[in-house]
Amino acid sequence: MTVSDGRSFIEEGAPAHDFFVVTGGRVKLFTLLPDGRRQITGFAEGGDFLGLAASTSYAFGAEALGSATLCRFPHAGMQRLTERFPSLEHRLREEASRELALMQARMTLLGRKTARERVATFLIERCTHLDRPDLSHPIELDLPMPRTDIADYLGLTIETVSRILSAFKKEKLISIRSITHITLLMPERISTIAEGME
Amino acid sequence: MTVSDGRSFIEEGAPAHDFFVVTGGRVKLFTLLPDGRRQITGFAEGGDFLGLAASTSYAFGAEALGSATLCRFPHAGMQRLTERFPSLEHRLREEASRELALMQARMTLLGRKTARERVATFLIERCTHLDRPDLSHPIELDLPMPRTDIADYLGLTIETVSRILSAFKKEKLISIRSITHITLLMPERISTIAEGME
DNA sequence: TACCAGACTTGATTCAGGTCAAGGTGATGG
DNA sequence: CCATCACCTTGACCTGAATCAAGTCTGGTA
Repeated sequence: MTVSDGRSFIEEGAPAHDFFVVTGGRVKLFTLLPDGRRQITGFAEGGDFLGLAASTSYAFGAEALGSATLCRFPHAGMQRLTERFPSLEHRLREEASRELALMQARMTLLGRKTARERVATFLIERCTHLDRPDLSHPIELDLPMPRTDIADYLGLTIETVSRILSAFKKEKLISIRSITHITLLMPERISTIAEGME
Repeated sequence: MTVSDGRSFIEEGAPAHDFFVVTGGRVKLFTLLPDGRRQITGFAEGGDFLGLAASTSYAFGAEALGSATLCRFPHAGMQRLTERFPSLEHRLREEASRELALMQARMTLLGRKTARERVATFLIERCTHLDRPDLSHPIELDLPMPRTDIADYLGLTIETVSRILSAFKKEKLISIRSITHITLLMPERISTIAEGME
């Protein structure tokens, strides 16, 4: 199943019939307030699971970032699978708990970190998605999402995200080759900022 | 296992050997930043599970609110149980996913709601813990946690929480009989505020 | 009954981040 | 090669919530 160009494929609150695995590309998950305010609750990429909740309706909307490919598993089929392979159930729980731990960190970010700390955390978080993250050397990052998405993920406005990236650049903590291509010049310094230890 | 009076029984980052079920009283879960800023990521009460993550260390600290009783299950023992009763694993996943959905809503609260909306959401959330929540009539609530905890849960300061509760009182949306005992006079109105629809 | 300590409320002031308003930039197509 | 559009950056100003600073209330104790 292929979803192109920012197309939405899960509608928040819609009856949840399926379970998804992202097989390629990236996806953003979000919730909306009635007046349009948006919180991006996570980004998912190859190998990530969506819609783990066996509940009746989706707690979030989902949309491709660029274009993405997914596998869709109807809940009913899933159930048959887990009955045949009980270890799958364990795997799913692990996945859910891993996500749970990530969310706790994100709640701390949203509830207690300053804008500077949030952006620093975001950059470091992106590093951990790389093959072998090594904070002791400069790291090249590719940010596939527009500023709007970064802002909605961090609970900030695009202006603030932009300003803070500019500030980091001025402080020689990062260099911005292009909008999507950023190099962390002092990853450890940024990591320190991210933890609120300036 | 009994934990008294605000005693801490899970240390954030400590090796995770056990899994807990709250059997009585209440418990708060939180994460800390190095400088002491605290985010309460949830409250748990009778029947709730803690430490679902089968990971190696706890992603949060936990502390009794008042005094609480818990059942402690070593991970090893749990594994033996789930092998004998595969449906338990399913139950645990469900629990984790339910929590996941709650956390998405909380992220939206922390990232995108105003202080007024947060406090309103908190009050409504407390209602849903009651036996039969019915928003069409006044509802008496007991808030067992101090203002500090409410503030750290909502990503606000105690002063702001206090001010907003006072404002709600002045607007005749609630009445405050005592610090812990609040009556929602117009629950539906408060629910509207909670959703950001003023 | 009066005292005390801890928790809460209220008020004055400050400031981080939001809002509003121009520009800038770079990819696409004519 | 230039126009266009979408996205990003920058600046000026404003405001919601934080901070700082007194009070006030409550329940426990002597």
